[in-house]
Amino acid sequence: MNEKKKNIIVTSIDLFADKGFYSTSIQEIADKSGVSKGAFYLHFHSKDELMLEIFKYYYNLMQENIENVIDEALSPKVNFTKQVEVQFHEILKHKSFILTQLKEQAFTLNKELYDFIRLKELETQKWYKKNLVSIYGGEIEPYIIDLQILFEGMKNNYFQVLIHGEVDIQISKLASFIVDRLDDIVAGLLTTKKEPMLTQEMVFSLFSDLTAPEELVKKEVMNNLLEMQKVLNDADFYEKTINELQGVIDFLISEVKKQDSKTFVIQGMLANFKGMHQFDQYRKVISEKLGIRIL
Amino acid sequence: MNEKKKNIIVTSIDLFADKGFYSTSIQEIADKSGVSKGAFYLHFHSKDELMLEIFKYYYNLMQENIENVIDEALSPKVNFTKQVEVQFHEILKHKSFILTQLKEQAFTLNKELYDFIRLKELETQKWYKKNLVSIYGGEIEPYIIDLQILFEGMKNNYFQVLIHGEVDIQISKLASFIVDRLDDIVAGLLTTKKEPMLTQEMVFSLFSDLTAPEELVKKEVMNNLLEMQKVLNDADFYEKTINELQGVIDFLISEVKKQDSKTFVIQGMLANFKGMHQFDQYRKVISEKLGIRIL
Amino acid sequence: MNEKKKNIIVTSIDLFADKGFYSTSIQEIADKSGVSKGAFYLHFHSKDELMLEIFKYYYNLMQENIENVIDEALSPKVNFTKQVEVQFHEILKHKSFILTQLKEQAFTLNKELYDFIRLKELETQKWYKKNLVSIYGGEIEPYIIDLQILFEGMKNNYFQVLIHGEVDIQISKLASFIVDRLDDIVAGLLTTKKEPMLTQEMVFSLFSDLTAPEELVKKEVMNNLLEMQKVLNDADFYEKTINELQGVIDFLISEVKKQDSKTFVIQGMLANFKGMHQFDQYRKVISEKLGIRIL
Amino acid sequence: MNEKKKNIIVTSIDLFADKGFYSTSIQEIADKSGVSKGAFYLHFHSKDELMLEIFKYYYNLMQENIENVIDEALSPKVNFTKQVEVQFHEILKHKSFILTQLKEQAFTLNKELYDFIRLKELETQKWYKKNLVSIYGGEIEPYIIDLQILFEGMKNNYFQVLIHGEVDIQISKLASFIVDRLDDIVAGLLTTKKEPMLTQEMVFSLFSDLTAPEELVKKEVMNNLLEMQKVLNDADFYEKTINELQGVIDFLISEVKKQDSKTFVIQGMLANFKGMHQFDQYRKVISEKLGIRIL
DNA sequence: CATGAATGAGGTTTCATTCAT
DNA sequence: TATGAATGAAACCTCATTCAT
Repeated sequence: MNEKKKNIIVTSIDLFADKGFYSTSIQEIADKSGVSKGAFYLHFHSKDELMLEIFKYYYNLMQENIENVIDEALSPKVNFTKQVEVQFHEILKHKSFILTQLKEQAFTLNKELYDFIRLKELETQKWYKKNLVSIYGGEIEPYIIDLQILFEGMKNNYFQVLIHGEVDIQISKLASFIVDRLDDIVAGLLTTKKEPMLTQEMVFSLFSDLTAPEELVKKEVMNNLLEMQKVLNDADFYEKTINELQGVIDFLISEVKKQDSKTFVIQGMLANFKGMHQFDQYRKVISEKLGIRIL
Repeated sequence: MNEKKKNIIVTSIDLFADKGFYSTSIQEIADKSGVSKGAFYLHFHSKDELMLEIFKYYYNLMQENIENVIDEALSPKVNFTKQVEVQFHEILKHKSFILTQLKEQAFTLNKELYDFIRLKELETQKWYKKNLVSIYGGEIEPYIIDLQILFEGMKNNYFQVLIHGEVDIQISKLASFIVDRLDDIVAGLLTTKKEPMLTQEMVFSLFSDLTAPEELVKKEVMNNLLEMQKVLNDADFYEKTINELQGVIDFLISEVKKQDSKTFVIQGMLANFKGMHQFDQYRKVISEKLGIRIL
Repeated sequence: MNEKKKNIIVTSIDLFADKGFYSTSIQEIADKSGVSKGAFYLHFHSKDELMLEIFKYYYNLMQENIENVIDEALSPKVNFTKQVEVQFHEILKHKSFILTQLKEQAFTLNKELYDFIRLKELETQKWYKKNLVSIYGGEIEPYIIDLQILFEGMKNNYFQVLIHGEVDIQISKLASFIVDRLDDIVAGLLTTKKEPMLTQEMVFSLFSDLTAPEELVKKEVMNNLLEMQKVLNDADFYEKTINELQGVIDFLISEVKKQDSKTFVIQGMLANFKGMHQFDQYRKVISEKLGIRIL
Repeated sequence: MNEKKKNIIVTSIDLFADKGFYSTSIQEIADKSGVSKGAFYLHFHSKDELMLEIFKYYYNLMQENIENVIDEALSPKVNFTKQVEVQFHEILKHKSFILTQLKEQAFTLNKELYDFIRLKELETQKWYKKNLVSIYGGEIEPYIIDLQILFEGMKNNYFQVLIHGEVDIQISKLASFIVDRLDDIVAGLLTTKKEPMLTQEMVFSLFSDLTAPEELVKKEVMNNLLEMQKVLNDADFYEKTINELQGVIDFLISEVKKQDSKTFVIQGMLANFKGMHQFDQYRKVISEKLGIRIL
């Protein structure tokens, strides 16, 4: 992303956290970002769009960092704990971005942002499911939603403390502390066999109103493809290879554009980039978004 | 409180929850409350003050309901659970008052509101301490802050679900469910004897900047006394009694006004209302606020 | 005049002088006058009308006091000086009513007030003419307007000082001091025989636009007649006399109402009240207003 | 000054004169000035500030014109008369700026404006003193305050006539007419040797509450220095000279900023600009403000 | 690409005036 | 006659957004 745009995003995160979305003026954002008010509008069409971009930026950053920390050699629980720890660190680094706070405020903004957040919540659910099952085994499946809610609640509340207060908490310990609490809870649940509060079915219905979540996914995949396009242009391949890959990308783009694009087609076409490290990242990201395997 | 004023408060809670504080105009509030814009300002001096009043109203209501549900005959845990359940019910009843959302937004507002919330947080801490110790015994004292954070996190996150979603949760079960999770956590903590994340000392420093919390307490006590005054005026006592009690109230008011009012003086004077059930509530509330015993 | 009404007038004079017409709210006026906002409107139809009434009240008061101080036995100059002194005293007594200030502000108000002030200016001119001629003789007639402007300027500027400042001026001396300055000026003018700046003709044209000043005069005379009516009702005459005088008043009223009422008719009819001291004041006032002799 | 800003000032002077400060809305000012409401606030932070700027603008203009008319070759009285004449002309030119009206209304406005006017009154006093003494000699010193009040009163009252009325006065004659009246008064005073009404000591006490008038003076001097800075930037000097003068300005600025800046230091440093006509005006103005000689 | 002056809709708040009681 | 709650027009001011330069 454009360096200046990133700068505006990072600066406005601070400002929004400090004074709230409505109490922060574009003028202030521009001033503190070292750009003119006019320039701001070169990067964002509106204040609302800035908000959307902030979320995109933030979620991507989080996701990236969380994934980077995974070490397949280690146990699921250790990995999960490390990922939680990263989240705490990340929060502290930006300190300012009070996820939960902004999320609530954001809900009153435009629909696009609303849907984006919902989408991310869906992804987060998958992430929890994957992790929780691999840590605690399949028998906790019925409790997955409750565990997620309980865990996120505990985690977010510590976030709040970290953000507001000047308390001196050792984050490395904090992450494992709350994961241990999750252990406690899982132990309790499996022992007592109480019925869950929320089932996956109940929750999915919450997202049913999410109009065409695929549309949003597609939009993002499209962006990934366009970035691949750029990478290809800058890459130092044989002309023949370039032409070939160009064809692949074009095909992918047209496939994604289709009303009823087939994931297995995309899955296959992406395999064409195997062995070209420049595209590894994209293959991974796209695969995850579409829920397909990397061939 | 004035019926119309209450109506405005209730209506604006809905609106703020729907569209946020800044996106809701006074005009809308007035329209939906069935009063004119001018009438709004008869009840509130500003939009900010409305916000403050909303919080006061909400916290008072909560507190009242929570206290009413206590049944000394039952176990501490059952009482605690019932109180949590009441909170869930209350949340659902107003549905609209999204605790966290408003709380966070409020931080960008004026200092008076900020301080009010801080004060209530302090009171909440005491409430947790009292309950947790009586449920789990003195040995969990070191973990009290952590338990509060963990529990509130879990609880709030279920709040969110309740508020946003159309999920069909049985609240009566929910309360005991999350209290059971607290059981799990306590069990885990007491078993592993892990060191706490946050101690009471660390947290108290967070409130040290709270300028003269006593001032706020005094203000509230003063209001209680004024209400007692009214009750006295309406009460059906012998004239002699009235005059006597009038003197007591006058004395109390002047004592509270003093720079260095002595709590034991107030404690003693309040005893004068013993046996007059009309004032029981006030004696209790004031005693709690000032941290004194009811004689 | 109604006691309460007078009270409102006096109070609002203070307030207007303090904070200006627009910065003083009806609420303040009502509060400080010890009446309700509603009651205010029982006495005045609008804030503007209050202003008008203030002027009427003030000018009448001034005029009355000024006239009361006249002692025919003394020289014209001494009488003039005494009248000026009374004005200073009056100003200081109300301190608040800053004639010039309010006059200017008033010009932006409604036409009725504007015309009223113009009318009073006309009367003031006559007053100056009468006094100046009797003090300095007919030869200063050409300078009368200039002398009035010069003198009022000097006088008003000392008013300002008296009002604003905490200066310790002996008013008794001040009046004669500025009249002495008038002496100086007259002496200078008569010596140098410089041509006047403004003539009476030039100035009269200024008032030509004053739409039907007679209308205003008539209105006031009508009020005087109505007051006479009241006096008659309360008077302790023989019934026959009462009936007779009633007829006179009715006749006068209908005459005044006429488009082209003849002053000599009024002059004659007023003579019917000769010897009845209760009506002396009215005969005088009306005669002056219409510029007729008292028979 | 910015052309557009000046335009707003001039336009609003008219409007305020017409309808008064409070009855003129920003919308009207904007409309008549040919700018948008928003643009108004680019130039002025508030309506009050506009008022302040109007006064500054007007007083500066007056002062400048008054000073420009001075011809050292002529007698003090002739110069004084010419200056008075300029004031009349200026009044007529703006016609609209009704000195007294605005002055009085202003007193209900904010403190900054109030102080500004007081400061200017102080300066005006000095101006009268200087002129009167040089015209009439030292022996009138005891009467200076009285003479000022008397003269301003006469002058202002003719202002009123000029502003309101459509009277056809020859201003050139008017100025010498009222100065002649001053002659009359002085002659009278010196002959009768009456004691003065007001002494300078009595009056100075009126300004004692004026908090740190030097602060205001300093602020103005600082503005002058900043303007000199600009002039220097645009001037066509040798680089060496520029650097030197830059140093002088910097030094002056830091000296003025000091709590106890010494006037003689400023006096000396200003001499550095001798012979550079671009700065003559500034040297003069600053010297007058600080009451120092031009070396 | 970059600027910042300009716009004007829309927000909060005040207050003269009315009117049911 | 007296009250004061209620009204709503109109004021001041802010700020997201545009656009000529």
